[in-house]
Amino acid sequence: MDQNTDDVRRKRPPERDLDAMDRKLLGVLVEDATTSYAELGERVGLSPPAAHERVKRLRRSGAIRRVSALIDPEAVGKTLLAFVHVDTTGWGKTQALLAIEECPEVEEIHSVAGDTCMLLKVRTESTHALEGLLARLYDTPGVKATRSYVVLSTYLERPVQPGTTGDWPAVVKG
Amino acid sequence: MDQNTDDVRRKRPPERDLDAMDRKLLGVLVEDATTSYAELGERVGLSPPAAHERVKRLRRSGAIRRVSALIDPEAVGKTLLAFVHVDTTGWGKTQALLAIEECPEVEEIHSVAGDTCMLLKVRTESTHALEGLLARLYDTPGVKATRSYVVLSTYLERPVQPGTTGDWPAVVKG
DNA sequence: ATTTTTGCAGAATGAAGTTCAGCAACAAGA
DNA sequence: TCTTGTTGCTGAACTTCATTCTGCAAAAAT
Repeated sequence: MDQNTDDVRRKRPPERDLDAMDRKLLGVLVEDATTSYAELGERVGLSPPAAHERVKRLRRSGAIRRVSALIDPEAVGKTLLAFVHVDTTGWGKTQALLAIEECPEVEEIHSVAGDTCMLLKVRTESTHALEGLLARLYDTPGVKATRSYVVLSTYLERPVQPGTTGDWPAVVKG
Repeated sequence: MDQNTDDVRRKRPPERDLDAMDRKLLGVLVEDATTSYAELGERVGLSPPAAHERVKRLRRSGAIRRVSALIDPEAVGKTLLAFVHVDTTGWGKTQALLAIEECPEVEEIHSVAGDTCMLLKVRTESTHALEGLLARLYDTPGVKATRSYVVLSTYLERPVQPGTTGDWPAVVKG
């Protein structure tokens, strides 16, 4: 048999939990995904083919979503970053979502708990362009109100890291 | 001569504005940075070495900040995502910043204009861990108040794209 | 204890990345 | 206008890396 006999696999089959070595590999690849398997293996204490095998598994399992070139927003003219809180009516929410997804300047859409409904991360080339986006938002049925937070400067911006952050002190068990 | 005779180079020397071909290359590399130069060239209409040359320039100029493996937060146990607004006193701000940067669960720190001072993007393994982080924040001198928006679900999450979004209609010139 | 599976090392193959030499288009200057 | 220098490209060469395969050893299951 080559595959699982029972093909009841979830969307992202964990296939096994990540061990310490997987995390080390991820750590290196997050920093620089162009690292050769030779160096990769050397860094974590594995032979090149072994490293290759594990990375392949990490890709298959979905732990590595994609390998991407991270580009400088300034270099492509996206000088303005803003977070936009959106309040939607009853549940024109789904409708609004579909419309917002079409906007190329929207990088992230989250549904949040708190005094607002949705949270957008948005990049534009200018304040004018942001105004344009907001205008489009207000024209979207289901959108009740928005509140924008324009970023003055970014102090930290790091990708998702592997490695556990640990639990807070005193966890009380039932 | 091999290098520039005048070594007066800025941090990120634009070295020339990006043309349409550069943007196309970036577009491909953002989607999949493992694309071979052969295919890369084919996609944009260039020979492999030419594509290589341009990509090398994009890296040197800083337009490509890094090539990174994007990892699934769920896969490494970071199941909770939250945005935290932080209000700081007078200007204990700098002090607070330094402390916050040390927290590994903080992915982004922005200084924003609006009814709050700083905006944090935070990933933790649990609500407990978030509570722990907030506790640490409150213990930080200079931190006056925080407001958290816990993400219920993420609908869109895309990396920085090249390509211009255009200007909003009617730009009134002086 | 035996069988099966899993993961790794080492060597071989194939396919990239990378460099080089030569050429064409363009810009600056005489 | 002709010259000179620069820039960016192609095609071929060379080198390095990715990838596959065989065999082995340790762990898991029976």
